[in-house]
Amino acid sequence: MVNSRFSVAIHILSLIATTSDKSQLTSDYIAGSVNTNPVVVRRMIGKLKKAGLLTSQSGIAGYGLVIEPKDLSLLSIYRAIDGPEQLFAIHDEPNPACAVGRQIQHTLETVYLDVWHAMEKQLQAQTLQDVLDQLR
Amino acid sequence: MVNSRFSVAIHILSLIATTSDKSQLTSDYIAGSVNTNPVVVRRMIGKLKKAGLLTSQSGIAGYGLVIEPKDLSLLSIYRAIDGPEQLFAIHDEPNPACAVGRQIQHTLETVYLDVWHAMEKQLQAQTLQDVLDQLR
DNA sequence: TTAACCTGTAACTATAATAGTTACAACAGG
DNA sequence: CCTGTTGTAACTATTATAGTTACAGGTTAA
Repeated sequence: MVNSRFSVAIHILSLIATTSDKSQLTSDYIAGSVNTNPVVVRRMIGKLKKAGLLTSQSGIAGYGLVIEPKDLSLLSIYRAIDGPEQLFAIHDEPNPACAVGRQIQHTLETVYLDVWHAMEKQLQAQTLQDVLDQLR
Repeated sequence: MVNSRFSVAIHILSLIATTSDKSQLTSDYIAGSVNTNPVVVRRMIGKLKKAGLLTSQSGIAGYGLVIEPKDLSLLSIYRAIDGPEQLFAIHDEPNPACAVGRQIQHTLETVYLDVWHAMEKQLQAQTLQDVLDQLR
């Protein structure tokens, strides 16, 4: 299976965006909504914080969004987490003595980059606010 | 890491398309170019065959393409193999007592479907022939 | 100042995906 | 019948993922 970190990140950010009583937002509470372990949540929040998407303070309950939902693209979120660094893996060390083997890696990189760009564009077009709207 | 089956499938099909002496095309030979085990190649070829992309005969060396490279989209290849069945996993059993938890799965499915469609379109636009052209 | 509660993070573990490997049945052709 | 091939099952090794335990250190209030 592919990892679910992107989904968890969006879930966490949605919770923060929609919870008015910030002191309620502990890693434990969030873990209860996501249905995972508080440490998994704190780990993810660490990445989101490092990426400048949210604020937190050691020892104090509550997280805050740095960027308004309507200005926070899903692409920004995707980039903040450790998503798979590539869409498709390329087998390594194909035979350089073979015409196909010699060129296939570079060719596939080009092909996959085009695919990634299409995906990137779609992720850029959707914001956290769009997700919040769909949650109603 | 994400799996490399798509890359291997394209490599195999490229080899078949560019090798004129079909009797040279044994799973062992192909494995030598891809740099993997012959069984991995035969397994992949089994999928491609089942999808109607190539022909083979038990006991006889040589594989043949069913569809011309210019008519074979990368999307067809992608669909033929066991790629990750989804782009992003969705964490399961989020808390139904929570407004976000209750709706997040359905919402994410919609979001991811849009992303997948963008990717699909890009894969549809490229053919095996495009790959072969880039291999020169 | 101490107790309760929180975050941040390291380290370990369990599970599952991936791909490599061995083994062998069945088929083809000289 | 012998050699070489495909097709496939079964097993193994490696790695990614995420769950878990543990604990250092910050914060607040009694």
